[in-house]
Amino acid sequence: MNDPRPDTRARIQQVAVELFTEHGYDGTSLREIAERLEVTKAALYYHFKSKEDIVASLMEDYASKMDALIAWGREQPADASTRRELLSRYVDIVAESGQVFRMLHQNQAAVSTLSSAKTRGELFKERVGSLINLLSEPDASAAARVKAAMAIGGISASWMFFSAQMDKGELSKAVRGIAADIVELPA
Amino acid sequence: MNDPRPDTRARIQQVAVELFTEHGYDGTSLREIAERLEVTKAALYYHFKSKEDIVASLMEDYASKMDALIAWGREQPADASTRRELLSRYVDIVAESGQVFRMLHQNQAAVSTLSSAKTRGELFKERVGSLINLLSEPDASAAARVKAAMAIGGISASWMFFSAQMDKGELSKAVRGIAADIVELPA
DNA sequence: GTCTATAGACGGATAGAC
DNA sequence: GTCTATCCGTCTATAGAC
Repeated sequence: MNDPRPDTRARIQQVAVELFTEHGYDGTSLREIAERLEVTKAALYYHFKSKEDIVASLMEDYASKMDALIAWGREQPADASTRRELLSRYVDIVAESGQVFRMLHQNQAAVSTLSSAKTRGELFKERVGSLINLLSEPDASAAARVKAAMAIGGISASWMFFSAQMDKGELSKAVRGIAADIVELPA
Repeated sequence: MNDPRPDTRARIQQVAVELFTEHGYDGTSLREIAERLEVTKAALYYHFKSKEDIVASLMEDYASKMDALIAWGREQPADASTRRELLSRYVDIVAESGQVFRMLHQNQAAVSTLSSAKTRGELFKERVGSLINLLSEPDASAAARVKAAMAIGGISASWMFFSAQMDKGELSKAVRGIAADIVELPA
């Protein structure tokens, strides 16, 4: 009556995100993940070919959303309306990625040494750099680029800080508005 | 002519910061640290009682500076001038902590599971939370607290992003100015 | 699709000589 | 203060039965 647990793969991912966030990627063993799911380690290897493969599957979604956002931004005119929309869509990505975003952020050092990082490129640094460029005029001053970095960094940081204790709709509205104000701040 | 290498302890700390930043805390073995210093693992144990003790010694400086800043802020009047000064001093702490700050940020998950974290309190979350409270009026709206979080988060993020490629004096001046503008942004 | 059993490697840490 | 040698635990991953 209970065995037909569907979607073991998704359950593994979910438990992995929780444990990687709490105890860190390296601090979490496959044994712990298996125990919480009440299966054995070997069962995990049926669904994922390695431990790294689990975290790679989690990165996938976030990375491709960011890549799509950057590609979209490159096709738009470099004006204030595009900048506002870029920030707004970035907030959406952070919000949708939810706990995975938090997990990746808290394990940046561990995640960047994975072999998948070499093929997919630097998860955060490279992609955030592209976003900052899109948010600044082509010949922007250093101060203007710092402004863009603070808007992006502020979005990420405030989401990680408040998403557990605030209504997410209200939070995303507040963050969106402030971020837009920041990039349009006079130099 | 070369043996009298002074300050082995400090050299261990320096190499540890570099490797912990590049490969992560758990991804760095004491063997690697020892090899780069051309000593043996056992030698490290003369200077530090454990691997955790090395990273704890690095956290110490940052944590006590933050605690001092928070204590100072609590004694000041809650006005715009205090807020500006809080942000400015926070920039100083980030700048002085330099690579250690970066290392701690990139290893948040690993660092928060250390037993020293239990006695010293959450390194970032707790202290940043106190700073946010000091930057908002006692009865501040959620949006006002988000604004404060974005200023702090923006400082941290932009410093980590630009400190390697920009003049640090120029960077800290730009960051200070923008952060001050953010917290005083009208709701 | 999940199990038992185990291989094989590497990590942190200590003992004791010099 | 640094070394050699070693212990013991844990981890990822695989082989092969059911």
